Amino acid sequence: MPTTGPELRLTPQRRAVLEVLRGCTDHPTAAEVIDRVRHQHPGIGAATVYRSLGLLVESGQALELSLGDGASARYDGNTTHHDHVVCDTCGRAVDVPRLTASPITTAARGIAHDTGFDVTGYDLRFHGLCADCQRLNGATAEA
Amino acid sequence: MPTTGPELRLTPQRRAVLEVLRGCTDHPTAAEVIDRVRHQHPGIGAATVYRSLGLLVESGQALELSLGDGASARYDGNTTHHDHVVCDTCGRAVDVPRLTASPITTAARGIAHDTGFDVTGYDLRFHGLCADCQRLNGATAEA
DNA sequence: GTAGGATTGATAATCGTTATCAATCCGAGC
DNA sequence: GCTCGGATTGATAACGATTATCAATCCTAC
Repeated sequence: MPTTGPELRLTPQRRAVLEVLRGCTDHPTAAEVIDRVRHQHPGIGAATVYRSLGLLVESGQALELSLGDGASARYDGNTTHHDHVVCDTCGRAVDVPRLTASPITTAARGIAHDTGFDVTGYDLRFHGLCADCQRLNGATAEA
Repeated sequence: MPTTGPELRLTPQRRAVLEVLRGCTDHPTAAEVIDRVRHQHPGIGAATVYRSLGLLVESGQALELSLGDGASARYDGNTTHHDHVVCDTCGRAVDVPRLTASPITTAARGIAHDTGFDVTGYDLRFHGLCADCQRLNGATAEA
């Protein structure tokens, strides 16, 4: 049962990618990760970063977020359970602590029963406008 | 304040797309919508379907779902508030009725306070394995 | 030290989606 | 009914993100 982790060899490139994810509190896209990794590791190829991100996600050391902007995936080095608020306008995501889960886990049991799914978790994504975009939006609306 | 709806002209093509969405309970990708629309409307161009989907979403007559598979967007003609269970393996999504929202809306207020976001809503996405993939998975695991 | 598999980086290929553009449609006004 | 003008269509090209390919290089085990 090799589900736990296929013994990921931590090469310098992979370590660099992991350190970028660990060392930031925002949720960079793959392109942003590539930029940042190249500060420490100039020659690294884009394919290597994509591969490393995939491996880190697969081995549970990072999360891949699909934040609903139709655009690119974002990555999160914070693997503790938490949710996000996402800005509808600029796509910025901020971590929020996970709810006291009881009402949702209760719902999950009901859903499992109704749908036949083996429900293993959930993602809760709040959305709205971040403080910056509220300001910009207000300015635009006045024009 | 034209937020409500920019008076969408309901051309035959757009009507056909809308009818496909209304007439199915799954959550087709754009490619699947194109296939289905062509049954009723053989000559329709892919660009037109993409445009129509965008307009329907914009005018509130359909929802665009980002279901976390890194892949393509899915569309939902059911615009009443509801959430989804998504299969981690095959990407299939099933509607689930919206939770009695109180604990979550309470959380939303706290989040708004903490992050400065104007929180306008949330998406709750359960995930796990659908009944079919549980079967397949069991079979594979035995091999 | 060597063989062999894993990893890398460059590049091409793929996929979903959006932009472009000429042709056509449709409604308002005559 | 006819004409004008903007909206819409469909084909195609363009685009951005991601993945596949492949030769060169690196480690590890022997």
